[in-house]
Amino acid sequence: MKLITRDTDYAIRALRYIAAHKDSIVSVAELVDRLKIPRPFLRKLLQILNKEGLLESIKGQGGGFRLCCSARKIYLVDLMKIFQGDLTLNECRFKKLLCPNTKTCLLRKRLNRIEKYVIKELKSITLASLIGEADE
Amino acid sequence: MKLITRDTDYAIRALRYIAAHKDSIVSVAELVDRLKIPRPFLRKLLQILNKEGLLESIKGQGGGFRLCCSARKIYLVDLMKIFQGDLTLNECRFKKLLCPNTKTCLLRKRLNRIEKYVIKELKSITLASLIGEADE
DNA sequence: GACAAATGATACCATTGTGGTATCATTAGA
DNA sequence: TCTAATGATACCACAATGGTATCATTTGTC
Repeated sequence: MKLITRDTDYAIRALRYIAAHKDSIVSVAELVDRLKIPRPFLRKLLQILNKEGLLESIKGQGGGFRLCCSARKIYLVDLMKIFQGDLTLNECRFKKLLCPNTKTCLLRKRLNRIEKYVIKELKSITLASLIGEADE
Repeated sequence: MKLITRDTDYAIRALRYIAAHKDSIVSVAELVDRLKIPRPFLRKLLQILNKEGLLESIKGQGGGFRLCCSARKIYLVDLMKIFQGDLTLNECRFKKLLCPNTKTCLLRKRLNRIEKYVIKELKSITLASLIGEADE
């Protein structure tokens, strides 16, 4: 079980690079060259990030991508939500239904504690912090 | 992303029941009746638990399963390892190889902290604690 | 205006993991 | 000997993951 999937991972790599070069427009070609991520796959990810409003795209010759906003305002959990869906480590479904005895189940209690911690920690991670910039 | 898969979940349900009836031999039929888990699937899980040494099996008429040892000595992480493989939330592979800059990667640092906590917490969960018995 | 360099949109595909089912062999109590 | 139990093993359907391929559209440059 992995906390982040490859999509999220690649997206972070790309965003880190773009954030570190925030004064220029970064093209897919440049990212492929630096990050060694398969070009068509990277393009798909960037298009998703654009649709989701995290990246701004510039079409045409000389085009590329840049951050929509400050790296301090981009959170890892946003990426995870985009590429991995909602962050529920511990949703107990039994035969498609939510397990009825969630309240009394001792296992759920333990796992919920863990989940709360993980989510709290993940929510504190910004793109800025991943490139060594202070969060404010 | 889920912390535990259905295999693990069902295995826990079965083990909990068996642990709570530790003075008798519990048959698959009984477990199916009480837990409503698909019989062939449950059988497979029990056979694995038997092979892995967590359950002792008694063949023939009147046969069934019982715990190999005290519920205090059975850990959730053992089950997770059996059914889900090694517990690494944060192994960063890039093109099949371990990512070379694990040491400097700020993301890895953050995720490693989370992983350490999760593993520590999971390691503290015994089967006994899941049926409300003290761990000693 | 034509061309080329860029992204947008979309459809497809292979592999793996998850969550099962089916079948036959073996053991042992009544 | 019959039957109720587990052991072993092979198979299967669906979804998620990790991609690829292709064509349309936009825009700067000559």
